[in-house]
Amino acid sequence: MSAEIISIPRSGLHEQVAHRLRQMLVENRLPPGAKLNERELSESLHVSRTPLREAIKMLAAEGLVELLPNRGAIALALTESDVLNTFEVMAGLEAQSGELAARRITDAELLEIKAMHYEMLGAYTRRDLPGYYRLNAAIHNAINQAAKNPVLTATYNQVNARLQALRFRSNQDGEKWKNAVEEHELMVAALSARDPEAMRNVLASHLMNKLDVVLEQLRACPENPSASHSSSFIKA
Amino acid sequence: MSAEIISIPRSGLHEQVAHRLRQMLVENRLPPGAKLNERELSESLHVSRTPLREAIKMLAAEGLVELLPNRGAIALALTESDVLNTFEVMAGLEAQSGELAARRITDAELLEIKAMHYEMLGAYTRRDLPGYYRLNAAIHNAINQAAKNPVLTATYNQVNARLQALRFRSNQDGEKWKNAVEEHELMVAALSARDPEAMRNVLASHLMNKLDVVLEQLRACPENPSASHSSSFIKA
DNA sequence: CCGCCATTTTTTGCATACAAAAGATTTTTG
DNA sequence: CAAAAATCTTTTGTATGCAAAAAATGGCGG
Repeated sequence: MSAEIISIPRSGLHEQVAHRLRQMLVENRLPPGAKLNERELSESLHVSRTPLREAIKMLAAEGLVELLPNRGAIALALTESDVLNTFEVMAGLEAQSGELAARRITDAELLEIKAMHYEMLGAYTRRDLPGYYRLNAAIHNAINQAAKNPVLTATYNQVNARLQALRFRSNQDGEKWKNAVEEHELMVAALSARDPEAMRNVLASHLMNKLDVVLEQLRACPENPSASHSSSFIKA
Repeated sequence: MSAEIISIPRSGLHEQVAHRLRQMLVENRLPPGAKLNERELSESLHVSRTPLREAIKMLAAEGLVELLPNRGAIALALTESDVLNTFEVMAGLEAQSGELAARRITDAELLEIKAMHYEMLGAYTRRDLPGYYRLNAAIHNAINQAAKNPVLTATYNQVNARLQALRFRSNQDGEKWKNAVEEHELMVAALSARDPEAMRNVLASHLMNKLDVVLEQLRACPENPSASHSSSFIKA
């Protein structure tokens, strides 16, 4: 038989569109603050406006776009304080994820994480940034899986999605990178020891260091004149 | 000037519809597992199917309804394990919220919370359940506000919304209720002392006790034959 | 009498059409 | 010439219509 050329005949058209829009947001093809023109998008994606609008509404509920009344939607533009608050929440979610993982991880899961950890060390040694990021994400995903709480995983992913556009091109400098790798060492140690408190602390500080890196980059290249819309991006 | 009679001429029609659907879900007018018939709903809400469908897509992204391909949407039906996982996440979010509130609360905010706390004690003494719940929710909201993190608040609210349908008629028995009130005393004390660690612990255990109450009720009246769709309700 | 298959009916999904609002452009006026 | 007003254009919001898929109904055979 022929290989599955077309990924998965995804159920709803609106879901496919939402997926492609998320990709465009992550890859900065829809840069922060950009207007989502319905006619343009529906033409470029070859769908009518109806499923496109449904997809946009989903992204709005996910916090990836902002809905302006009678003015359509714009791509999420995080202010510095938004980034700070989001990282704070991410730190809490990762900390809980790590704590639960330390309690619930199986030996098999732990071995797999160790394997990926060593692979990641290899990528680091080669300064293979894409490979490093891929493995890094895989490890964090595995920790989430080990926590055995799908609701936590989903919440984590949803909040994390808002930051993806930022981290996309966050090539850290040597010092911070080294630091991150060392924190990963601590993570594996805490997991092996099944020490929930240690995992919580490691992951929380790990996230806060990532915040440092991102904030530095944000300030370095202020491509994001985000002062546009003042307060927070979500209806609290 | 006249009082604002009509709340807010809410921008989009889809938002109004989403709001009304959320209400119907919380009040169990759309019981768990119920099918959301588009024609029926659009007639009863006096809107066309287009904004209704957009609203449904938003609720799906919020995790309040499940979208079945080519079969429309059904109201969220939490399995017991879903409830457990959701409460675990809520506990983490409340704990973080409390910890941050203990660090950041102002004297004015603290006073207001104390005032509401005493009002709540009054409602408890009268066994005024509706009043108690109203004040309870107001206090938890105030703690969230004191944490000064709108992203955390929004995340909290979104996850909490999934549990609202359950707690709607959760009149606890005397013992558990007394316990909850005592925990609230501890909360106020921890807040007054600006003790983040104490707040974290109090709120985490407070949530877990709530879980107990809800699980008891779930098992008592298994109106929810939720074995319908097996696994978790959200795409992890 | 029960189960299975064909047909009808209903319902969802998508596209198009129309109305209203926002934005751009031109015209008018001080 | 500049500012404001009016018109035109573009874009969003909503309703309707049509096609495909699922559910319901009815008929047939075991």
